[in-house]
Amino acid sequence: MDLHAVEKKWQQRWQEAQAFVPLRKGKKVFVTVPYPYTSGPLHIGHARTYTLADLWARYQRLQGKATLFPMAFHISGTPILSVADRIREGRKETLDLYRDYIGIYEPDQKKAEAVLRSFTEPKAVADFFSQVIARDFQSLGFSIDWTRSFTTGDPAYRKFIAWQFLRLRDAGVITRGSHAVQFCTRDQNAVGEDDIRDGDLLDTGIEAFTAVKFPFRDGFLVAATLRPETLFGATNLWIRPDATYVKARVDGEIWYLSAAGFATLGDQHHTVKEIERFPGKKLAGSEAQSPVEKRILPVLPADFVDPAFATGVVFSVPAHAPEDYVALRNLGFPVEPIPVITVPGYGPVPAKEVCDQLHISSAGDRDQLKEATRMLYKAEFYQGVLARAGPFSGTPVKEIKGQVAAWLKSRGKALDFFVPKTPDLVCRCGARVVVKVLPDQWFINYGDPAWKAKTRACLKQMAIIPEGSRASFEAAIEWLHERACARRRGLGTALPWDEQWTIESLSDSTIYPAFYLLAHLVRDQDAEKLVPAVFDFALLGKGTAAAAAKASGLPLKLLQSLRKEFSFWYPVDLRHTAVPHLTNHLTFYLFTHALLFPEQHWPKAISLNELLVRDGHKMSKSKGNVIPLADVSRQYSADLYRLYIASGADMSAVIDWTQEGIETVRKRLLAFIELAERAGSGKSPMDAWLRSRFHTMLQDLGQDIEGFRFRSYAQRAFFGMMNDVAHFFRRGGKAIPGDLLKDWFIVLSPLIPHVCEELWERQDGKGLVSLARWPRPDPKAVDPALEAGEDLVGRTVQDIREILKLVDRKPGKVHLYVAPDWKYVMHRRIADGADLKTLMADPAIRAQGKAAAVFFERAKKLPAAAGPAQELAALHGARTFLEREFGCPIEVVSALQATGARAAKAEPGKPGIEVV
RNA sequence: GCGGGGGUGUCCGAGCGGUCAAAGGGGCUAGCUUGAGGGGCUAGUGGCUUAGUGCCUUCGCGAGUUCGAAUCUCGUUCCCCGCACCA
Repeated sequence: MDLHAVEKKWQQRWQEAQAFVPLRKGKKVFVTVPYPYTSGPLHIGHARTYTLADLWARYQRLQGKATLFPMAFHISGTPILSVADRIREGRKETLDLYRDYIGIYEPDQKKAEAVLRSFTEPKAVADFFSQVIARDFQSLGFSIDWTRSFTTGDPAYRKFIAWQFLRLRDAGVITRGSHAVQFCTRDQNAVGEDDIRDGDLLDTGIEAFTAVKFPFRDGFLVAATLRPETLFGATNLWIRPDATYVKARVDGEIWYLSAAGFATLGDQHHTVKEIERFPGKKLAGSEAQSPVEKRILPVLPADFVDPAFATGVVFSVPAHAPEDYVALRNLGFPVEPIPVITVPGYGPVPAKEVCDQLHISSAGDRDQLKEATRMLYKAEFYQGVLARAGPFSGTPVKEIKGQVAAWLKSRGKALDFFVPKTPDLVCRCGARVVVKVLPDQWFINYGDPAWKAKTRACLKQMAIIPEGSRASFEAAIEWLHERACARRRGLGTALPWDEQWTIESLSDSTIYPAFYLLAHLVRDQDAEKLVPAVFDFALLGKGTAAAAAKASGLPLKLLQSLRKEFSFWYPVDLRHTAVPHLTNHLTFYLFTHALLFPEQHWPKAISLNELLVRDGHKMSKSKGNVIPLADVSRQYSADLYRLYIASGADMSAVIDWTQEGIETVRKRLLAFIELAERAGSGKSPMDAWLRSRFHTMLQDLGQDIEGFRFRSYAQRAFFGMMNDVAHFFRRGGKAIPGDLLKDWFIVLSPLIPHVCEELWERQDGKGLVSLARWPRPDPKAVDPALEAGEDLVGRTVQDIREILKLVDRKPGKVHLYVAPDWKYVMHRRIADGADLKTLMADPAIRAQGKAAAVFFERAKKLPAAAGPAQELAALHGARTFLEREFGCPIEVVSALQATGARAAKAEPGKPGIEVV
């Protein structure tokens, strides 16, 4: 069978027949996968997700459910835009990269160059890649309904997103405020990890310090800290004597801080004006005041203060900071530590104890001091209770988190001061990256408690597969707070009430499965008519069709259809995707659904699969080990890929793509085709056995797929059944019964649909196997005794082999002794709980005397077995087979008709064996 | 640091209170197949023992719960992933 030709043939047939465009009839299943981003080609890792979803969708379809599995394309955001920018600028690495990408699909160099030139327009990039991705998906045989495709740049989609944001604002979750970001000084743009040089290796985070304003001279000495709760224990301030400090006007106040710290303030949304510069030693010896108490704090010199870090001013808490304690001691400055935290296992001045314990004598013991700080901070954080901390006294340290900072800020005594976790970051463009506080940003406030509660409720009613990921969702829901939802740059939808902002690309992709239900109907309409009233009616059922028609100018019938579509298909029954989407996209998905839709339209289930690696390594451009998706149909075959993906690893395990693995599966696939095509005719006693095996397997096979145990499904339905079929032929089976064969093809069609369609057609199956009905397990076909007999034969073969190995010679003849009836009786009664005494009441057993007592112990360990007559019959039936296997005569008798040690050893399910 | 998840035999990997010396592959070993093979088939692959058996040791490390633990609890250690304006 030519796999390529067969795959092409059936993909075309499916399309011609519109096989996967469902009708609104009967029970429905709506399954979605996040749409791909279209800045480049997809690789074989991406398709794992779509393959598993497709498998599931195909199974649902075989159950006779109206199954909708649509697909669209994501173009929002900055990457596509930057690609076009860089192509326009003629950057070599981008041109080379995209030339390669295009080359995957366009072998004609001239045409490829023309495509490349067109990429100066972002839309051309998006159009090209959405087309080729769609083609890739088709070549893998995904049962997608393509009639509903769209991109997130389509006018209708933008109307939908605008509506969504209006409703979010109505719900009161849109807020505005400032936001700290990494910022490129050249591009004047926020930059993410991807834009920063070595951003994947360095910590590109921003840390929010609390800058505390200590009244000082005519203004404030500003000290930054991560532990504002220790402020009540501050005894003095530290400055670096040899560094440069400034006096400056900041937001109308007078501040004193390091020159380096001052330089960052301008970016942090402060109005600044330098007044005077001077060396730090001019500050030493002066006095500041605690902002929370009347206490006077001397300003002292210290060389451990880094003037380039934060404000270059640190407040000193000798009772809890070993560094401060040691520095003060070394200075010989007479201050008493002021304890503010009580920690079990420590006295009043923990810092002193830790230092003594580690024998730290001078500030020179850097490592020791670090260790001491680490130990103490840990103990104080987890076990400490604030003892003397104004309104916070009595609160455990780990519970106060940002409370102290918030309290100080609200009183104007402190403010945020942002510090990059790694200093001196550089943008890919070469310019310096600074922390910038952007004012007037729009946020979605996922921190809203009522909203969180709703989202938790939404999660609670959902199935999460694997269930173990629920904890991650719960954590993500708790952790999520305000998220900036609009940017100044990028493709997408303008914020409807402030059009200079573009809605950020994860925020425009939360409830879009709903849009699949409208896309094909509104595509040809004037997008301007898609006013909010249309979506209010179609998606929320608000108002009437007539009112919406009037408000929009759209036909009444159209509005009715929209609502009908939505009502029929919503909610999403399954959203399947890869684990990395969990903490972002999927969590937003839950939040937004929980907020905008009534409970009946909340999502039903989410399933997650792990990623794919190649030969144990992540695929990446830099490693040059990426296999483009287009290679699957060219070099491997869609069904081979699907089989490998489904059977190679559990959904929640990383799957490793190896050439050897592929070859193994390829052999099995070809062997399957050969077996299935194996001509033959006639019946054999093995037919019933094979039928029984099939229906036994079938009994809970559907649950494997329902439960996303695709690996188990593939193992049983494909590999397991193949073994059975091989055994069937080995044991003298003539031909797989036709009806059984057809059922097998149906069962395997979600997994390897093309091959199954072809084989189905050759077996004169009616219509498409993809649209057939999943076979019902037939209890009448299941014959446990028959299977048990065959198991017995198998075990006996093993045992004979074992013995032959030990005796190490060619057998002249093998005798098989089936255990005497009384052993079967005892065995069964022991399984029912009978004890030896009761059993001995039976004369037939008592007659065996000691042998019965010995067997009693033994029988407890034996698995269930059929009766002696069945076992005798099974072995008799297998005689010619066994003789062929071992190349010698086999004799089967009941142990009753024999004597000797071997015959006496016979047990239920385990005949005695004598090799002569 | 915070949050989530893991450490299983030569390797990958299933198992998640008894049916576990532990599925399934890969590798390795042996036999068969011999219109050549690196292909196909069959068997073996912790130790000792044995005519198909039995025993011992083993599932990161240490302790515990239990008649019984790879599986549950606690501690410990190592590893992976996420931490936001990035799709």
